[in-house]
Amino acid sequence: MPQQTMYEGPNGNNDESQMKTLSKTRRPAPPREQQRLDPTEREAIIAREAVSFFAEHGFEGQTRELARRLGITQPLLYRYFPSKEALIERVYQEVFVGRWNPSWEKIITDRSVPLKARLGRFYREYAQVILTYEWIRLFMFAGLKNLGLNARYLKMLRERAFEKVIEEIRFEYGRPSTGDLPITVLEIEMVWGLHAAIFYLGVRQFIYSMPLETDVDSIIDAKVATFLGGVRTVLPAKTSP
Amino acid sequence: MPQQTMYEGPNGNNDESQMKTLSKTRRPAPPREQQRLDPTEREAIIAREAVSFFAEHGFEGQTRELARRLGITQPLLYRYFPSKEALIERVYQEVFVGRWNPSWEKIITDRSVPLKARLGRFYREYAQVILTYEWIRLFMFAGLKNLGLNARYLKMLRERAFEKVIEEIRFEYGRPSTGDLPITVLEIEMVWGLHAAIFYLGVRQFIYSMPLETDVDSIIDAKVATFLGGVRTVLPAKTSP
DNA sequence: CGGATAATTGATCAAACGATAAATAACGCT
DNA sequence: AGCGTTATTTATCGTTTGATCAATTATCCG
Repeated sequence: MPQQTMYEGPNGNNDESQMKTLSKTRRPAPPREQQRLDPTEREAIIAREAVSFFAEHGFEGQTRELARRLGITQPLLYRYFPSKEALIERVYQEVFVGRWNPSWEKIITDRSVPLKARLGRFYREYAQVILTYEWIRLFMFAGLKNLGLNARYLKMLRERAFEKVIEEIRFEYGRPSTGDLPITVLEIEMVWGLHAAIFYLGVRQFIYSMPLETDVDSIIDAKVATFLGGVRTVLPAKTSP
Repeated sequence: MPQQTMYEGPNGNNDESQMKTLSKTRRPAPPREQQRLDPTEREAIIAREAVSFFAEHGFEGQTRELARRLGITQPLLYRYFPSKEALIERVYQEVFVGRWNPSWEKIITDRSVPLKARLGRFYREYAQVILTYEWIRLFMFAGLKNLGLNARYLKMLRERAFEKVIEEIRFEYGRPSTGDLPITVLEIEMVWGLHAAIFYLGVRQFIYSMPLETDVDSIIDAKVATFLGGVRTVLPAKTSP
């Protein structure tokens, strides 16, 4: 006797008219989804869907609706994550830690490439990661909830990227290293300004739902150029004659 | 037979052992707050506190806690607002409509004042309004919830401020009016960039909880100067010889 | 095939939450 | 002082929501 469920799955899989091709043909990639999954795979699927789900509904989104989207029952979530909060923590890891690319730091400091090209490439690649529906909204939800997450992330961003950018600009213009002359408030504020411009593109798209009229890369190139020009004019005077 | 309730009141008032000192001493000017208020006054108090409350907790904040902060009971809220959603709507009005200053439009277009001074003054005053805990967070909460509110507000901002700014810049540099030559994507994008820089100051403070190291006005002045310089270099060429 | 393991489900709990209705009491008016 | 109006409270309803536990069944292994 078939089980009765109240809802129609997203693919209408309850329909039994489709052929049963479950017959353990040891195919390497069966296109039909299994009913029982390997725990590590199930966990990954839940985590991936949770990213999408919480990005859409915020962290107040209900576990039952997440389960429905996954095609599983709600208690199953608690087999893989001890609490909703633990699942959210996993989402943070997935997005804010997992999507950071360590090679970005090399791009910035690779002096065999002209500075403007380096910055352009870094900010374009960085923008490609954070200018997504999931990244932008989750970052904002996390900020409004306010655990230290955002400040912590931005502290890392400052150390791994912003300070390196400033060091490279100093070098390019023959100024003292940031090791000798500390980074000024003005310098870091200009980097914030560039960051703000990029980040705000994501806010407009994914939080205000206002489609952009231009492609992101050209905006970034323009901003980087303006930034380089601007930072040069306000740099503190040389200390060495 | 007395009814049994399952919970203990916040003050443990079920305990009858405390003295009854409630004996109606008719003092003329009691410093303690009134128990009954005029409906219009009560409504204003609720609305004001709701602004603060929802800015802090988001729109999922509970009506019971709001009532507790107001020193009233939760059902009383429903005497003044038919639903929680109506109360939230009132919060929108209070903040995003009520705090807009119509004279800003005059500041921008007053050609008896130098352009740079006009823009500096407008953006400083505007920043003073939106760079508050309540404004920034409510705007972000509203965006993430996404009714059309943010897009609608920004459409107004564009019409009443951004387009006027561009018109004044066109005039300053002897370019054709925006009535004759439509605003270019590049121009509006540069205004967005300035707006982003200011808005992001609020995000850093009130969403990421990162205190600013500089005063806002000096940042704004610098941004306005950079903006004016930048927009001049990228303006489309004159169409009249 | 047949039993063991464990992934998954069904049932349900307790607290939280928006909302409603009736009871209470503060204030104004005569 | 007495009375009517109504601001405010008390009690409670119906759902929702995170979480728990025992029952179920798909899958693996010999």
